[in-house]
Amino acid sequence: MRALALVTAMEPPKQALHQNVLHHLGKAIVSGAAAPGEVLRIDELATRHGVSRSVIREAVRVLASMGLLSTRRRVGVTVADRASWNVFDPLVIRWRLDGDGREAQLASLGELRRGVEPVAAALAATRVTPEQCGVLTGAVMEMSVHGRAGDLDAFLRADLLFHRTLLEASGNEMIAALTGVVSEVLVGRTHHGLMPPHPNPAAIRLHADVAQAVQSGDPDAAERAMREIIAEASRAMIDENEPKAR
Amino acid sequence: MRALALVTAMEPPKQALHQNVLHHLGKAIVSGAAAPGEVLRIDELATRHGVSRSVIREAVRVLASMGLLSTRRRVGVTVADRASWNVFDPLVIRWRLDGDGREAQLASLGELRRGVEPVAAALAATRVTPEQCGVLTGAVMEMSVHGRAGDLDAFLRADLLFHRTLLEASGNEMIAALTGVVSEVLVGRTHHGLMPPHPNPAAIRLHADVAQAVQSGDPDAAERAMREIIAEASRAMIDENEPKAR
DNA sequence: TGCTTGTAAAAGTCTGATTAATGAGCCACG
DNA sequence: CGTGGCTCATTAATCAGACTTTTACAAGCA
Repeated sequence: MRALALVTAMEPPKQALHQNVLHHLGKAIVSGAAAPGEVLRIDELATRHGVSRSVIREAVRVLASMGLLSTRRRVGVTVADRASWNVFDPLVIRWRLDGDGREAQLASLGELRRGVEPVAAALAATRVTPEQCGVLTGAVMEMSVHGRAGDLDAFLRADLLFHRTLLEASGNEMIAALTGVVSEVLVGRTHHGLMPPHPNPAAIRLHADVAQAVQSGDPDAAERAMREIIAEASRAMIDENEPKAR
Repeated sequence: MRALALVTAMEPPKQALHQNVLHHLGKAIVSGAAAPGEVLRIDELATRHGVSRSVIREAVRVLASMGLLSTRRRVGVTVADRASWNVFDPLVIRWRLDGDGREAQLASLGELRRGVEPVAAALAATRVTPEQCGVLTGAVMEMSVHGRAGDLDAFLRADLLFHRTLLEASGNEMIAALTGVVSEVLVGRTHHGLMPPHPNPAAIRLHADVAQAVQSGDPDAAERAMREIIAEASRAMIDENEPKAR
């Protein structure tokens, strides 16, 4: 019995029956497999997933709080349409990054980042701690070293550290909460081969400029340099897509 | 009986026993009344709130998905610390705006807005629909009329419409999802007496500039003008706080 | 001291019963 | 023919209690 369990239970429901249902339903809705307006019944879901109503109800409650669906007596649970989704919910973002919506989601995140990071840089210039300054300059050095060596993985790690630290240094929790979002964009860019084999030295210099401006408490310069970073990045991506058009 | 019900039932728990518990716990955590690290037990909460465990469990699950608390077997539910909160969750935002955190929350939102709205303006310049253009220019006219007349309420309504439309016109759902956030900032500013009795005509002209730039498809100009709007607003608030210092 | 084992506490899950809201159909009345 | 109200069936919401599973903690053992 025990031995059998060990054999069969490759990936047993260790502690999360609830999670399975949640992710299953969440992905189904976000991917569009469950069309907006479609109605489901709790009991039906329970039998379909082979779990009790409690589990379904809890998952449904969570999804409802994310705006993915709504429940009404005598009707059932109704899949909500995109307009009411909490598109900032980490789970929703993850589900979208998983499925077909990946490209669209990364585009949204990128545009958002373009607005947030310059402000983060400006705020950081007035609120950064000495420790964070150290991390920032250290990250820039790492970027420089690994960029020259063409070690894109290590470069990415340093890049992530730089941006995460900067967002945290902004002293604004909402901006800091976008760390995961920005990371996704940076990771996605590298893993999609949208980076040149050797990062643009100018880009690294711009990171150094940001660190410098932040350290010397110059919000305007920090904001400007950060805007340059993002402009350069999008330019690099375009060049990558259209190698030498025109 | 029916008459009695009509008398006593001013605002009875119409459909939301769950909501009561959710809001109660949510506010308690967000306000700090329940300190991070504090552990509660489901059964205890059930008796304390006079509801069944199902209700508590569902509320707890939702709060856990917001990062406000976590549950562990044999331990109980633990209040999480701010770092893991989903600060973009609408409920979390609302709870913070309700309680003591109101000022801090508005400050965070304002800084975020400063980053997002210029980008929204730039994006809108390339994606706006003719209808939205009409709404934008209409809103600007309303602002002008009511601003001159000193009708701050009507002015606010037009201002809200302008910004909401612009965010939607950005064509980015994440940015559009920040409509509520931006509205809160604008409403909060007016309701806190941080507006001069007659809105600055220059501010209104800047709104017109944005609308104009968006309509003519000039992202840079739109972005610049929007940045000006926000700069002017924060300047006005400072002047308001320090009437004519120096 | 360090490892194993046992125990109990608490969340997790299941089930069945009951309550209450409400959409839809039906009927009477105009 | 339409309009308002009534009934009724359906479905979520809630409750209550039993059982299962994980795991912190401690007692016991080497």
